[in-house]
Amino acid sequence: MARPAQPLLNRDLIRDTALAIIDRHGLVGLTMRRLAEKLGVQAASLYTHYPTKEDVLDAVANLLVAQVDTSGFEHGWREGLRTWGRSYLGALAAHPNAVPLIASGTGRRDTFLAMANAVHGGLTGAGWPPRVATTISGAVKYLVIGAASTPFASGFADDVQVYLDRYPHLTQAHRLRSDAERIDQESFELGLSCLIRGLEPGPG
Amino acid sequence: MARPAQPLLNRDLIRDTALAIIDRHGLVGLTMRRLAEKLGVQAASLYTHYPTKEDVLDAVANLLVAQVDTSGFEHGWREGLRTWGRSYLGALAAHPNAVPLIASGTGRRDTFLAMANAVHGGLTGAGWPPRVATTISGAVKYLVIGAASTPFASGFADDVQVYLDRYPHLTQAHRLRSDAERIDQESFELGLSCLIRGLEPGPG
DNA sequence: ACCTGAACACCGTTCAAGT
DNA sequence: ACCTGAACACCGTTCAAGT
Repeated sequence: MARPAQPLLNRDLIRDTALAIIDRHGLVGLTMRRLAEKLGVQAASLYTHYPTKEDVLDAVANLLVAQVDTSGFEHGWREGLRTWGRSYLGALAAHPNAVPLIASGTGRRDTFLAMANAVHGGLTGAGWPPRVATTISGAVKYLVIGAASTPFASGFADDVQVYLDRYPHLTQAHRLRSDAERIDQESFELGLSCLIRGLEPGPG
Repeated sequence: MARPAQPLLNRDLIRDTALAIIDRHGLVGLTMRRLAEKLGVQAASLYTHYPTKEDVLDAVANLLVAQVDTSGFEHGWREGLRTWGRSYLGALAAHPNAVPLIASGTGRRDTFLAMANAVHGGLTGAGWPPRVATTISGAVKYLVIGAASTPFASGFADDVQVYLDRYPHLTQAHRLRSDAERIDQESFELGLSCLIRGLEPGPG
């Protein structure tokens, strides 16, 4: 066909399809050939729209981070941190296979900077000195990235019996996979609430 | 040569060499062929000692986690959490390129379970109910993984001028790379100290 | 500008063959 | 048991060629 009358591809379509493949088959399951196949096209065609696979992955990472809500700072730094942290974790937890893209991200991507800028502005606007604002936002980010990266559910899953006798302390709490999601939630909320409480009474 | 009188390889040598390559060339820079080359051997030879590349990476992950110090719980849960968190982060920060191995680890690896078991035992031994102990150790783990995964230094590095005008709030705090290490340190310590303080007065 | 087909230099892994 | 050499099925990416 060579050049079609109507373009078959565009950047958003490629990015969204890439995310769908990552969700279904994992990060390793995403190859340029498979991505092209799903789009009914040859792998080489993708390079008309993205210079490298890395750029496709950057686009996916930006898509996820763009959904993060930083509007909570309008209601104060406590609500701002809570809203930001929860929506950030929510955006990542919705696509667990894509989390490594964000976790080891360089921070050079547009939406990352926009998010960092909004958070930093929210904290300094509430009166926190810039240096402290950076430290605070770092701590929340660590909780989010940590919670999204190693959800409790990912370990201790299948062959529980194997280590039940070797690691006696783990038997109680780690047995049920059904508890994992609640544990993840509780650990993150514990960290977040302790951090906010530890920052009282606020700046100044 | 076929079978040499003295074996050329063993599992520890392969694992240590793999880590050295990861340190120098990154996780993507580690290939079975390059690993073999550095060992003066053919790639196929590696499969006598490790069934897959994945198993080599597991061995590297276990090597790092094995260095984590959980002995602090002998001096109470506060000191235990501090020692554990700091040595865990220290072990990962010494090999930043290997962090994704631990961050997205399945938790199925021996040393991971041993570490989790020690921490859980330390917390329950101090009087924390098993369920709460799991939540607490999760929060500390999130801080460690988050801090190791996205050190502040990794972002905002080179082309600062590009976004200085677009993200005004970031100009103050993000300009200097020399500040990055201190920021990383402070954010982690802030999260850790807030958590421990938030858990006062302790169990019961 | 946009897509194809074929090629390039790589991968992880397998396996018969040698000692 | 331990290593080799060659092969297999894959990669990401390039590029001349077509419309």
